Amino acid sequence: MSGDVSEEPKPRRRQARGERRIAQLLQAAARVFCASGYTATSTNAIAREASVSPGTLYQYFPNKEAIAIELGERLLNEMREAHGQAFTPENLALPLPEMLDVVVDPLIAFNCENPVFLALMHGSEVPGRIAEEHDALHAGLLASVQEVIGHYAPGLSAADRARIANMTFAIFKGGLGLVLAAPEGPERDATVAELKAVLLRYLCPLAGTPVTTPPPR
Amino acid sequence: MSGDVSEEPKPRRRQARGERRIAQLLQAAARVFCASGYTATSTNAIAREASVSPGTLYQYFPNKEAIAIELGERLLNEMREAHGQAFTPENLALPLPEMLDVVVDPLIAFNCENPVFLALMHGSEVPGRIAEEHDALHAGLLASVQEVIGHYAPGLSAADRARIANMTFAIFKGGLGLVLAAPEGPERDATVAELKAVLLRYLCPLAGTPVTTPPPR
DNA sequence: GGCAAACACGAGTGATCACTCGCGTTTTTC
DNA sequence: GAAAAACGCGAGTGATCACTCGTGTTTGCC
Repeated sequence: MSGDVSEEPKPRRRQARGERRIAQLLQAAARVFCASGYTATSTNAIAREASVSPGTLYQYFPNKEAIAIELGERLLNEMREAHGQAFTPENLALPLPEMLDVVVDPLIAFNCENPVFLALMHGSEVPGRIAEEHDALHAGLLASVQEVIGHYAPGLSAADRARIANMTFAIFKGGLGLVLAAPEGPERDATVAELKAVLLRYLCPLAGTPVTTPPPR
Repeated sequence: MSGDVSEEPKPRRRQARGERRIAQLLQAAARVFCASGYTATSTNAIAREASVSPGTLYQYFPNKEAIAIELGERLLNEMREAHGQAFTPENLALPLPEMLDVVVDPLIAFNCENPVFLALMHGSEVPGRIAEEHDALHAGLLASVQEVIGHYAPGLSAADRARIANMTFAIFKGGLGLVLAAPEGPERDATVAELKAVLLRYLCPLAGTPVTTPPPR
């Protein structure tokens, strides 16, 4: 009612120590979420993983959901920052194989370094707020993919373009799981290459280009 | 110790009513697992969905895990029965597009009719026993896919064949999610067709056949 | 140095969940 | 038709979990 405290109910001043604790707690939460999933993870387990008391955890987060939300938001920002430049106009003009490299590689790298991301964004067990964020991200990426597809195949109907973009994204998600499951090293690299081959062969006909890739290996 | 009760600790005689209750409980469990996931589903919620008291539920299942296991086992049997004939030698000799129809369609149909299957087999939240079953199923399907691939491209190394089979399966799983998300009807059919197109274009080069499919639509 | 605010703790609290128990009802068996 | 066995119930029980609170410690500021 009084116009002063408009929308900061918590004008809490954080000390450097507090910021460190938050980062430490989020790291611990990432590990535990990753290992057990959101629902099966207890807040006490997160606190224990962070070598901190439950009370300390609740000094920085109002509830369990808020931990996942903050973690998700930070990952989302990090991802947008690291990957935002992939869908630039100049990259959009690249020939298909190179464009695949430019778009796929950073996405793969991000998910390899942050396996929590998939765990949080994937399960139907996550609270509503995270699901919303995920939907927004998904819609954004899908729009980008549609734009690219529209650039390579201008004659497509909107429905066809949407379906192809969805399928492209689904293939990527499926392949991403495989890549993460593969042991780091040459095997993972080969899996990534295979995934790109799939996408290339699927999308090549759109551009009217015949498939010129030889059988793998 | 006494040699008589060798390995039936429960020589329980079931009446017809009991069998009906079990089926009813499993159906209810399927709906609730599907909606909320395994961990977030309470046994009381299953009983309520089945219009039955919690005590009645525990007359037929020793614990929550057993419900998921029984459900998973029944689905697995149903699936093997309905789909076991897909990988027959005569189907294996079919040209690629027809063989894709024969293998993909029943798998899609099964998952459309039993969406719980994916929900149970997918989450890392499920208890160990289901995960084992899933691994076994996965390994079996993968072996079948490898066999098919070996038939189409005999010259491949074992590692390459394994990688391609894995990728094929991953593509299918990703596409399956899309298909289930699409509203039943022409849109779903189009998505299925698109998924087959992906697989066809990916696997065609293995057979040395050039891709002859025109751009979709 | 002294005061206030932020930080840290961990036993405690209420809610929820998986699961049990005692008792009443229906079905099978002889 | 009566004993036995299977079925059905729902309040109750112990464990676990998300979250709190009272108290003590550290940090920033004058």
